[in-house]
Formats: sequence, structure tokens, C-alpha cells
Amino acid sequence: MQFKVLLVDDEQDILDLLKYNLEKEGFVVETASNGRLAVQAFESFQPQLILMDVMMPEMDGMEACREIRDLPNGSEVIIAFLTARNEDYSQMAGFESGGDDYIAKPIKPRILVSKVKAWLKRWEQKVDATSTGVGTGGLVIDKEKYVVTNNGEVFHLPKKEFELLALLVSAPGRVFTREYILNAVWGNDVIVGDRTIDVHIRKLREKLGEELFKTIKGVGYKFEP
Amino acid sequence: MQFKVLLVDDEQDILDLLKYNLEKEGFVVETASNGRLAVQAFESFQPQLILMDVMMPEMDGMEACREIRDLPNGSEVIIAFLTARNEDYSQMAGFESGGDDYIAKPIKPRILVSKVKAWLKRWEQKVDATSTGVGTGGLVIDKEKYVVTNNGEVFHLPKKEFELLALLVSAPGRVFTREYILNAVWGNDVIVGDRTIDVHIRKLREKLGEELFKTIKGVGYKFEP
DNA sequence: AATTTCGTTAATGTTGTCTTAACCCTGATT
DNA sequence: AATCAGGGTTAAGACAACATTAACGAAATT
Repeated sequence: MQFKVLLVDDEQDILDLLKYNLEKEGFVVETASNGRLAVQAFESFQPQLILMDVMMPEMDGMEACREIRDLPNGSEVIIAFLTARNEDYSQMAGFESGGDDYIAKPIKPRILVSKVKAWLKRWEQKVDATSTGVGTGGLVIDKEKYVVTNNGEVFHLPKKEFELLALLVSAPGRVFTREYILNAVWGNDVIVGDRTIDVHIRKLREKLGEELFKTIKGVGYKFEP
Repeated sequence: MQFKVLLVDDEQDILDLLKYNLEKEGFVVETASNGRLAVQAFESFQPQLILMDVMMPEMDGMEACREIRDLPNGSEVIIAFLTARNEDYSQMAGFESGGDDYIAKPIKPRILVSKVKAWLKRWEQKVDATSTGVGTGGLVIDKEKYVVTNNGEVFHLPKKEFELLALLVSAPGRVFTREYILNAVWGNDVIVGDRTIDVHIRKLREKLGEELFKTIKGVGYKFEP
């Protein structure tokens, strides 16, 4: 598979450097020099990964990020920010606006390439996670947006319910013991009563369907489409 | 058997603390300070269990997890993540990348040790589950899904029946004495009447086939395809 | 500050699972 | 043939495990 990377920066030098290194590794690369152009390029080029500077004229990286997220396929693409070392705050803001990761300037080509590979690997996983997600009986879990879709119907589950669901769905058919669930969802330092899990299961069954969550007495629970 | 544990974290303090506690319990421990070194250490050290921080320099835990899963024996090893509580979303992502479990920071040594023991127990199970599961005459026992398949027909056995079956099938042809069965399935501190075993055998015969379970008078029972 | 939403627990109801008890077989031993 | 040991069978009750509901306080929202 050919991976497409979109580079966005206002300095032509950096664009050239990164483009050269990524193309050497076999990636298909396009560039844009500001946020507005980046949004356009995303629509026509449909890359899997966007590497974007935060500070840019016309439209900054964070704003561009938000706009792209709202476009078709915009939630699939991985967006990583390039940040100058000492403007750390932008890292935080970058995440808020929907960025997946960041890489600090000055950029060492070798590190960049290995990071890009890691991101694209993640993208592959993400895609077949969602495609198998469809196979799990029309139930799709979007961990980014914190939203669950069941046969087209959209649910906004509370945090604990969502995490419990995500856990069970992460391995359809597999039985999760109460102990395991407590550890994964609540953490091993939190002590809650036994009935707490039941109640949350109850709410999931209520919202998503009674049959989806099976009880194995004395063992635990499992999700089964 | 000597159990080998690989610890991966970028903080030397944590490595020391955990290493000390695990070695005190008789485990063989090696450490690595980032994901890349962890992958190398896995190849040479071949541990049964990897305890790994999620956030690390060089290569993060999730990425390392994915790489290890792709190596020989990489799908056998149990990988557990150390996560700071409140970065919950990373829990989810950890599962995606193939992690088996979590332990939340701050880590209490006593809890860690008991968890490690549980994980290694599970590892033993996993290994003999995959080796005995097949080749027993169309009968497959899936401990993970808690489900039994007999010639394509799927059964949901209650806990005790399931465990009894799993025991007998673990060594087809071998005779298990009543005493041994009581010990293995009920535990040595529980006292139940003699007829209890018979009744469970009855139910297994009813559900899976009369001929599969042979009685050896005065000795015990055995499973034979 | 008022209101809504979450997470948890307590109280009570429900159900499947386990065990037992009572009785029935079978084949070996006297 | 009578006895006996070892197990087989069945159904009913006890019990543990889970389900359900409501209600309360803590967070988050408004």
C-alpha cells in the first residue's frame, strides 16, 4: 500500500528537507505552506498522515486541524504537529484541537522517519479496527470522539459505561472476570462494591440491547454480537 | 519452573523498586529503559511476562507491544501496561495494540507481586490450552470464551462442569481419581459428598455424549474421544 | 446557586448452579 | 441367592451469584 503524507509548514527549507527524507523511504508526499491550503490539499490528496507546523500565517495549525476533523474522512487521518521546543503549551492546545501527536523541532530526519512509520502502522490498525468493528453486529466505538454507534443510532455514554463497553468489545466473545474488569476500568487501587459492575452492565444492556452482553455466572461477562 | 519477567520503564527508581520486589519472590528479572531496548531484550531474554510503561522516550509502550507481537513467540508472552491513572484513554489504546492487562500507578509492590503471580498462572493455562485444545476428537475447550464446541455444536457449561471437563480433557485417556478431581476442581479445603462428582459427570455425558466419559470402578474417571 | 448527570451503594427480587438425599443398578464375592 | 461395594439417576432444596430498582452524594453544567 502507498502511504500518503501531507507536510504543512511556512518555511520552504523545512518542507524540502522533510519531503526529501520521506520520499526516500517510499512515501508519497505533498506540501502546503499554510493552514488554508492544507485544508484544500487534504480534500484533494486524502493523505493518511498530516505533519503540520503549529505557527503559520493565514490559518494556524490548530485551526486547520479542527477544520479537517470536520471534513469527510477527517477523523480517520492522523494529524501530528511540529512544535518548537520551548512553546510547550502549544502541545497541549494541539491535543485539544484534535491532534494525535507532536514532534519537537529541530527535527532529526531519522527520528522523523521512524515516527512516521509508527504513525502509519497505527493508522492501519485503526482502519482494520473500525472495519472489524462493523463486523461486531453494527456496533462501532469511536474512542476519539467518545461516541458509540449502534446500527446508525448514536449514543453518548458516560465515561465508566463507555470504558466498560470498550473493554468488552475489544475482544468479542472473550469472558472478562469481575476482577479483570475492575482492574481495567476502575484501577487496582479503587475499591467498589460488587454490584457496581452489574449496574453498569444493566445500563449498557438497556441502551444497546439485552442480548449483547452475556453473563457467565461465577466467571464474568462477555460481549457477543 | 523459572519465570522470567521483563520490566520496561524510563524511570530507574521504578525499575529498581519493582525488580527488587519481584526477585524477592523468586522471579528472574531483566529491565529495559525504552521501547526499542525492550524489543531487543525480549528477543534475547524470552520472558513469559512483560511489564511495560506506556509513556517512554524512543519508542512508546504501545508501539513496542505491536512490534513484539510480530516477533517469534511474541503472541505467547503476556504484556501488561503500567498506566498513570487518569490517562484512561491510553488504556483503550493499549488493548488495541495487543496488551493483555493493566496495572495503575501508583504501584503497590504487594499488589504487583500478586498480580504477577496471577498473570504467570494464566500464561501456563494459555500454553497448555493451545496444546491440548485441538486433536481431542472434535471437542474444543475455549477457556478464554468459556465455551465448549463439540462437532460444531456450541455449549455453555456451568462453571463446575466446565472445570471438570477441562480437567479430564487436559489428558485424554488418563484416569483421574476422585480424590484428585476433588482437589483440582473443588479445592482441598472444600468437603462435598461422593455423589457430587457423579452428578456432574452425568450432566457432561448428557450434554456431550455418553461414551466420552468412562468410569473405572474403584479408581476414577477418564475422558476418551 | 440551581439543576442535571454520574457513579455508587443498599435493599430486595430473581435465577441458575450446586449439592444432597433417597433410591436404583450392576457385577463381584460369599 | 443373598450380600455388598461402587457407582448411577433423579429431583428437590439451599445457596451463591447476579438483576433490578431506587435513592443519595459528588461532579459537572447551566
